[in-house]
Amino acid sequence: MYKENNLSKNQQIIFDLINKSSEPLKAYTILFSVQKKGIKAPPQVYRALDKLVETGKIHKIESKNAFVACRSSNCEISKATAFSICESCEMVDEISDTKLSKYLSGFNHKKGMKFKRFNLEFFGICKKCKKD
Amino acid sequence: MYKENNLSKNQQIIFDLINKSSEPLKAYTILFSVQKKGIKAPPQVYRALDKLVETGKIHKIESKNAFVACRSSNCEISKATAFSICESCEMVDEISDTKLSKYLSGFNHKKGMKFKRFNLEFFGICKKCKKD
DNA sequence: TTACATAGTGTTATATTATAACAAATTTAA
DNA sequence: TTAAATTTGTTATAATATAACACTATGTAA
Ligand SMILES: [Zn+2]
Ligand SMILES: [Zn+2]
Ligand SMILES: [Zn+2]
Ligand SMILES: [Zn+2]
Repeated sequence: MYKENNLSKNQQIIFDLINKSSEPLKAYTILFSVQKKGIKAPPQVYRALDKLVETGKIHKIESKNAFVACRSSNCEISKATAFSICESCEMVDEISDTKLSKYLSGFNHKKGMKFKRFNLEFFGICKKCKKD
Repeated sequence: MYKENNLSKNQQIIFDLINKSSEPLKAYTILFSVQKKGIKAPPQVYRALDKLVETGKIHKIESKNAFVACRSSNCEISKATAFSICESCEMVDEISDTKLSKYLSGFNHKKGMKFKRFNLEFFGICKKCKKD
């Protein structure tokens, strides 16, 4: 059963929910939404989320404690993630910009630390909210 | 009393603690540390933290829910913050790199959204941890 | 097939992080 | 000196996340 798509039952349920969502979902919103499918307790949700993040199917928006499905191909297994976040409507959009991704992946710390991964969050007011 | 340095009593106590710390401090660690100074409840800590973040004296490390004092001059009032984070020892270092800061401040989203602010977190293993 | 290791599940309890709401005191500015 | 704005103190509670344990399902290899 797991072989078909390498996601377990709970992982698939939770991924589907996040993937269909147009906005970031929080863990307890997810929990509430999947209770009818038999997922009843926080650890079930957090374990699935952890795995999905680990495998790069979803990303955590750290400034919001919320999760979005990966929409990019630049961020292989979440090593190079960038998002634009509207401070008014809370919309989150994954940024797929090869130049940006390369620039940051190649960035070297003056103090010699070698980076394996980065996460970048941009904040502003989206076009839609500016009209209002 | 507030005029001298524009920090209130609680704000100053909490800023001093964070500023002296060599590692990011969490809200409840701070709360515990300042109880002898009369700060007894979470809201007192969170209010001071909010204000200090707002005025750019400290930054929140989103991936760790922890706070560090600002060590940079590139990040005026926290509009352009970047950190290097060791995944082994949890050390956090604020990155002051004018080029990086300019590059990201000038980054324009393809979808036309204008950014006011960004936060970047790099992850890796620091030099000290690599030796071990 | 059996046996083993790895990964996933269900469950209860609890830890950690953060805010709501309200009353009082302090500071600032008109 | 009065009124607004900010800060403080306090209690309670909301929201986010993990520990620990017993059990089940799956993949691998003798
Ligand atoms: Zn992605
Ligand atoms: Zn918006
Ligand atoms: Zn700074
Ligand atoms: Zn380290």
